Amino acid sequence: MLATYPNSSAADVLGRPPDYAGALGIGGAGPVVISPLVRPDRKGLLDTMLPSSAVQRTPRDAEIIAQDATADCCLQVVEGCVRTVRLLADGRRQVGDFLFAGDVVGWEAEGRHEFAVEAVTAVAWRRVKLATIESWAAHDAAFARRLRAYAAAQMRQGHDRLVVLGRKTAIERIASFLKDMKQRLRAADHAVLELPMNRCDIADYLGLTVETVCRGLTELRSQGIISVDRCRIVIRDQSALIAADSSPLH
Amino acid sequence: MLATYPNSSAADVLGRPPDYAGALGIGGAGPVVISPLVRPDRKGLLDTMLPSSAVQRTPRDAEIIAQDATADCCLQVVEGCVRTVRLLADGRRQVGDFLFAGDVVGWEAEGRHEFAVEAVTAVAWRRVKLATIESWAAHDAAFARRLRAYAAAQMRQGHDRLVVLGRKTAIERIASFLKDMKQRLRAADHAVLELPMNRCDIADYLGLTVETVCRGLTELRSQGIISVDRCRIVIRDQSALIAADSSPLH
DNA sequence: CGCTCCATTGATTAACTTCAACAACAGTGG
DNA sequence: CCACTGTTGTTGAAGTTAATCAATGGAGCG
Repeated sequence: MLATYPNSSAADVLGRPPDYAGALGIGGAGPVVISPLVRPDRKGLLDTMLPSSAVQRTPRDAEIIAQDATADCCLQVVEGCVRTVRLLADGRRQVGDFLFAGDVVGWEAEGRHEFAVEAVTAVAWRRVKLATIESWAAHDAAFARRLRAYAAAQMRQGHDRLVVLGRKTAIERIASFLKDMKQRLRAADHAVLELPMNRCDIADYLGLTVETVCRGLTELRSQGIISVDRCRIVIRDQSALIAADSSPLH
Repeated sequence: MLATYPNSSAADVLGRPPDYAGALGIGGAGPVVISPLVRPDRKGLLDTMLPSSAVQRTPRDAEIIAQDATADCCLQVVEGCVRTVRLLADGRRQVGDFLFAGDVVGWEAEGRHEFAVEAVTAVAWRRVKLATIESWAAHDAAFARRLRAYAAAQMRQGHDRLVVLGRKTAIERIASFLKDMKQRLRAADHAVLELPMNRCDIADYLGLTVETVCRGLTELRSQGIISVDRCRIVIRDQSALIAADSSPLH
């Protein structure tokens, strides 16, 4: 499989030039599988403000917004994956969310960004002033409506996370994570996940330790539910994965 | 202290008639301290739609919105305290949030309410159609702006919860809860909390068991940080409580 | 008064973390 | 090209936290 996008929605919506993948060093030469880091539910939130800011690039693991930085702007991910991170005084770390192309991060801040924003992969992004968002929302009813829908979707996702962190076991958290990432990475067709984040990020996202994440993946593998090869996860039994997630009463 | 409101903002903003406390059975005769269940940051969100729906009353512990109910409307709390609850198939329970007078709950739903809404105390509330909110937001820019601000505040609070559930110890969760409740119940002056919810609700809110919540409260009491008498918590050492919460790096 | 529900405490168990070691892999420089 | 090195992922053993199981006491209520 070549380094192309399974579908062109992100590029179309964002007006992204076709050479971005190469420019980011994500693609490169040779037959490399590229993760389709696109959120279908969130694409195009900021289409209308596209001309207002230039795309910037940040290498892997670099900080884009510092924790507790003054919040006068937020950012939209154009390509790649970012994480939001809060660090406690004693070094404990919580990953708030992983965000992909099309996602907007930090727009809900007031005063300060309570979470840092860091690049998981090499990332292309554009800066958006909070005042600009407010202004657009005030003058463009359609944009305001999309922003509301986006906020509501993020809140629903946050509520799901509360259940995962508050009440699920390690295995269930990991199964839940894989299920969610499968959806967010649009791996519906082949069920092969190229996870952009490492075990440490996953652990801090799920409120676990690296070791527990490893053991959980091993357990799921030994049950024949997934295959694991570093960042490449193959979901071999989707229904068993869903069962392992222990979903809410329906 | 008589059964009066420490300040009149809720009644003023919501246009609530003066006899509500009595009608709800919350006040009653005698020198009872009434918890001022008002969120200063959230009051008045739905002022403008006040005339559109009548206030309804629900007794303690009754369900107002069922889990997975079709989401055509949400509700605003007029008086009392409600909780959002998600039940897993095996009986595990997660309390999403506690909401007080002025708060709007369920507006972020799409399709179905993924959390049930239940009365913690006797509650007065009014039903609001989601379509009405959308319509108001579309036609009233000021309301839309308040709704955005409200959503952003809820999201920030949700992010804080992620850290609490993902990375904090039992004691820290409990200290964090008390600190938060002190703020939300407006107990700043006397530092006496009349918690409307029982230990089970607190446990399911914090991702702990009832026993662990009890032991945590006992521990904080034995350190002289609080006094505990059933639902009445007195914060004796605010700074020690904050220290026990282990706040983020600043 | 007796009942139920809730809060609390004690004893034991289970789950996850911590500590430790090692293997696999990527990057670097000779 | 290959040795060297640092990082990341994985596994094992021991330790800790919180859950589970169990029992008691007290408040509220019919």
